[in-house]
Amino acid sequence: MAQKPSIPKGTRDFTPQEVSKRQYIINTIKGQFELFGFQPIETPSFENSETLMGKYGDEGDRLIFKILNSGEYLSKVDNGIYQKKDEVKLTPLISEKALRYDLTVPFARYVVQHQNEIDFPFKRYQIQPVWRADRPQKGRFREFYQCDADVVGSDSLWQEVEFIQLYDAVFTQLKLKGVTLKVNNRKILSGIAEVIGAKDKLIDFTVALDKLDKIGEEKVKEEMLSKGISALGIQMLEPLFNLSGDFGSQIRKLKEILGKSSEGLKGIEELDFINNAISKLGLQTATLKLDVTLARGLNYYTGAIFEVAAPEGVDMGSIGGGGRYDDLTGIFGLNNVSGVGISFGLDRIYLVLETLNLFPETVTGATKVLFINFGETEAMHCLELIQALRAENIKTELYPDAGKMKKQMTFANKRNIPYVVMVGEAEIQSRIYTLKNMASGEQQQLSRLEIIELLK
RNA sequence: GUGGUUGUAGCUCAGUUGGUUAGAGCGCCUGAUUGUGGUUCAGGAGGUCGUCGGUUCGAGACCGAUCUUCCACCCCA
Repeated sequence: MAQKPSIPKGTRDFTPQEVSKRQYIINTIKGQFELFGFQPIETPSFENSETLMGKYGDEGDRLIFKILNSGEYLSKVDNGIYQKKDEVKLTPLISEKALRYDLTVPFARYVVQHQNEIDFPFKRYQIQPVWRADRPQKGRFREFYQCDADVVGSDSLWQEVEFIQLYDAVFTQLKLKGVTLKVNNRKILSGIAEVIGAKDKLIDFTVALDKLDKIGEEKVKEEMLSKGISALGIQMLEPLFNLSGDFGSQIRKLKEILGKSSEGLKGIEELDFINNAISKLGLQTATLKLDVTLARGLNYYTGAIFEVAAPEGVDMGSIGGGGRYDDLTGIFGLNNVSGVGISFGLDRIYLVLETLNLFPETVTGATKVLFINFGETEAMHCLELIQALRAENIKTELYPDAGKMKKQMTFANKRNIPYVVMVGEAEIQSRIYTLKNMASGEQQQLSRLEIIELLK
């Protein structure tokens, strides 16, 4: 019995046109990655569960796709646990593998595992799909691509500076003008938390603060209160909510708020360094902006935090993000290796380029000329010609069946193939072929060399 | 995981308070045109109305479950 085919929620098929457009974005990003000296790696689509679990917080664990063990996976399970239906205890017993949730943690694992072969500082890029058991909505899928570039083994702030340039270079080349590169520093957030006496509630504090532009000052204060941050502390944040002015003046105001927090001041210093460098170097189309509310949920960031916002007027979440994580490899037993990296959200960039109509028309590598098939002898002759055209790098096809001419022409038309060549008895005799321009309808009689010249 | 929303032809969508044989546009196929597509004209095919169950004399429409779409939370690219 035939069943209606379907694909799982949050996944997609891609048509040839869509693949071409995606390749266009990927090739642009890849080209810039390599221009900046990054080398590609790939890691498996699934990892051992313990590699991933606990790295993204409780929320993250919930969103990791677990892979059921093979075979008699229930035989090892203790009856008590099974009957209590305790997922937290049961899951590790029946699932030992999980789908990759992002590219950063697998990369950390890779670095630790290959530490003796790697020449540090190691700059790697990675473009692969990741999976999240999330509820899909606009720009959110359960399978999507991340395009990551990271450097490990260097504390230098020049890396941060280069990543900002890299973002600028990619979006400039994609003709996506007006993206905002938001930066912040975890040390500043941590310093503020310290100053207001909420050092132990750093995560709750940052998650709430992160929502400022979305839910507003009052709601943020409410959330902080409900998470146990003191009213007095929240009052001290007042200047933070009204932070304005350019990068430099915001930094001066932050300095006042942070006062004696040495960690916070360190963060200020780092941001100041980055801003000075970028001011001198300049950006092509992007704008660098300090955003103290920028927190990003991932708890492994320790220094700089980046997020890329689509140009104003495009309703899309962030199209990229990243930051510095001083001790990511520590969880896998390799200490004192600092890393910093950024990520491009391919699927969201696609949606933004589509919305703004920024894909070049030439993005599809479609066939340029179709040879009409009149029969066995003619087809043989065509293939000899086609060989010659392909040798000149002209994308050429022979219609495989000697069907009706109308059908073959319709096919060329629907595929948007700009030229067709007709080779019948007369053409074979004279070795002068009929080339038709499908857009204008014009036809000319040309020799093999003339055709090559025209189409090359 | 919570709350809401959507599903009718290949696509975009109509379909009245429940009532005969479920429609349109576009697309598709055939012919006018056996060596000429895109325009025009004539004709044609295509539906278990997401799925399963219920209410009813009668369900595309009402009820329940489930899947799916999109949206808001949570979180995030």
